[in-house]
Amino acid sequence: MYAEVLIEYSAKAIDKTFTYKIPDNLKNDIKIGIKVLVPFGNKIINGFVTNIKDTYEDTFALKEIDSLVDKYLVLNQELMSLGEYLQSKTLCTKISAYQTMLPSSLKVKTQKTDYSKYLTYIELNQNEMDINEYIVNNPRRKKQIEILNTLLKTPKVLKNTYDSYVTKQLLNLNLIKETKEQIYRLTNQKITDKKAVLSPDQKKALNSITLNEENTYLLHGVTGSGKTEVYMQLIEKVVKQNKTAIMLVPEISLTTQIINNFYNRFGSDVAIFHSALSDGEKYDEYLKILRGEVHIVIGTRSAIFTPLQNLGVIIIDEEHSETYKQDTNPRYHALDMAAFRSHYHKIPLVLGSATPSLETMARAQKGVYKYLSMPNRIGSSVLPKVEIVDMTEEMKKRNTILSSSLKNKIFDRLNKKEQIILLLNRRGYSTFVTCRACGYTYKCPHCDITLTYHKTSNNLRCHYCGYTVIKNDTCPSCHEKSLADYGLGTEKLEQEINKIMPSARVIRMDADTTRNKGSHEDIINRFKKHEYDILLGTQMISKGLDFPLVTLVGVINADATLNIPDFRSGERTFSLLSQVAGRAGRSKIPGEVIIQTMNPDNFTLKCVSNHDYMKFYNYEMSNRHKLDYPPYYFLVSLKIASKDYELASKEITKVKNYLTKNLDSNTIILGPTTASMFKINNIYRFQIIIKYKKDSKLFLVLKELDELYMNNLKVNIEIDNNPLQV
DNA sequence: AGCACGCCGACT
DNA sequence: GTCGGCGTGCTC
Repeated sequence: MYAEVLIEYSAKAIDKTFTYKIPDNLKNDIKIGIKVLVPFGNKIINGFVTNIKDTYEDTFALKEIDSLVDKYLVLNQELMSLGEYLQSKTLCTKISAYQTMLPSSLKVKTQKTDYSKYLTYIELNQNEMDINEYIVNNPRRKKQIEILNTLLKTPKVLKNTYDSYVTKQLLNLNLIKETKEQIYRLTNQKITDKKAVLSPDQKKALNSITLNEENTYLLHGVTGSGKTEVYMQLIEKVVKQNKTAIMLVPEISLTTQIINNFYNRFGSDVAIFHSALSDGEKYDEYLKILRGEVHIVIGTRSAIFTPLQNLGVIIIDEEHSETYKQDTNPRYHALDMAAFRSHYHKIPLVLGSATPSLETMARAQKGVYKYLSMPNRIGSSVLPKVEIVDMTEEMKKRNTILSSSLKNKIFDRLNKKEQIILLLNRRGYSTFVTCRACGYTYKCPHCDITLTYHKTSNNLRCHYCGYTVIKNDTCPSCHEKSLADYGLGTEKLEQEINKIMPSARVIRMDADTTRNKGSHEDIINRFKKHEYDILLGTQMISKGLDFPLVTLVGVINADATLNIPDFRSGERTFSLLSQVAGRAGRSKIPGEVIIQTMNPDNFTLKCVSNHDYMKFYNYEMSNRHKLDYPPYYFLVSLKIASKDYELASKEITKVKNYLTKNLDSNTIILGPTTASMFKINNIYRFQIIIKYKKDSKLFLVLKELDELYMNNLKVNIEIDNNPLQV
């Protein structure tokens, strides 16, 4: 028996199978899809079995497989083919595709480890008569007798209940023996069977989803429309058929409320799976799933690879979330993987969102996905009133951070003992230049994205197409000398609030204050208990939180996201602001939202203020159509990276020529330009963007290019299919 | 990825 | 004469 093995070095030069002999003692355990240890060169390395065969033709002197890493870690047939699909989609190495699919804690360890956790029990090792005789003969060994008497009554007791010195003596005398039982690190209990009564919208959505049929549904429900309850009842139906369910959520730490709801309803039938679990927890949860002990898996992106058998439904909550795309290699999108599994099992895939991605909505509009809508909040709560404040006017009144309107409303809520959320969005790595007088921002005439300011050369550049203008002293629109790059941090905002309203209790949530494990939840819990009046933070405060006392949400600087040089910045802004606006007025008291901006006429912001997704969608779609962006075109980003500037620049030109020669004439090739993060760690990166509708040659050509640079140590090629940022 | 082998420059 | 630079090629 022979096994074809991939070696766990993720290098393209070595991404092929090596054949090993299977030793007799492993014959029964070695399966396709299992992790093994093999001698490779002069080392023992982790490997992965992709095929098993009876004969081997070549005369090559084969080595033997050393051992198994873990006999439970096996990818089944479905997941093996999913791995192939993953590889073909992302052009990653074969081994990294399979590595991605198995729990990461078990990667590249050279010694075998048992990840299981055990409880140790003691039980009697001799018959009752002998034990009693021992007790009678040794009346002074009080501690020993106590244990033995207990064990005469109950068959086994936890070993660590007693002094280890005493148990050791008993063990040495062979009077008792140890037994081990595996336990899981995470457990949870069912609390209630009670289902919420569904609203007519919810009922209609739930009943529209057909089980045991391959379909993709878009569940478009406004914030507070009760999507979670629909998910739960859908999963309940699936579980009743004895089938299983995967539900993906964007980030576990931001979704503790959802998880708890599921725990309460389904108890130990739920496993959770995400990167914040410890290695041991992850192993346990994986084992529960593999052994078929749970029907429901809730997790982040990587949970789409969990080995649930007999899948009945896949749900992707907040489907627009960018966390579903992995931003390191392999750059896969969980939605693609979910589509594969839904097709494999012929089951529904449900995508839920208040602000669906344009790609998803476009498919729903075309009828590729089935469209389900929940346009109303449940119960008596209504969507908050949104007001846009023109900061160019406020600047004249020297209100640079907080507008008078927002200030007044904050004071008002503080008096009423209600709570406030302030969003300061500082995401974005590039500096953009904006006019403090009129709000003008430099944009590329060809790509409609914000130009990036390069201080050294004092010019503004488009990193899609390379368009460049010199930065003037005066604003090209209003001719005032008020051009400035915008910048304000959470700390500064906190200081400002402390100055203006010293009695307000403010808690800040950003990358700095949530660095420690659990601090995120801690902040949320303390705010929820009303230990604080104002929660101030970056976009991490926008998701899935339910604070009944919050009646005011302020967006300090809507322009920050709006001006990130990316064609999706409008979509991101709409989604983020709609989400954060959705935090206001979730109970009986209606909520209010203030959006501060230098561009009060911005169409996206207007759509946010009217809660009008469809208007935004249509507007943004026409933009995308005009400029050949997704969903009208697919994108591929191709980067060449090298420490040698000249070499990188030369190679990217070669790549461009190669693409022009070999791709379909309808395919658009943009660039080369410098990549948005041009120089990192002294590595220079150039970029080409490919826009295509249908190009049967594209992936072959990309694969050829990839292989061309396979053994090149000086130049690296990075290919990102459907990049989120370009 | 890691390591050996191999072919040319400055030194105990 | 040797030590070591990193280019090339191989690993079942």
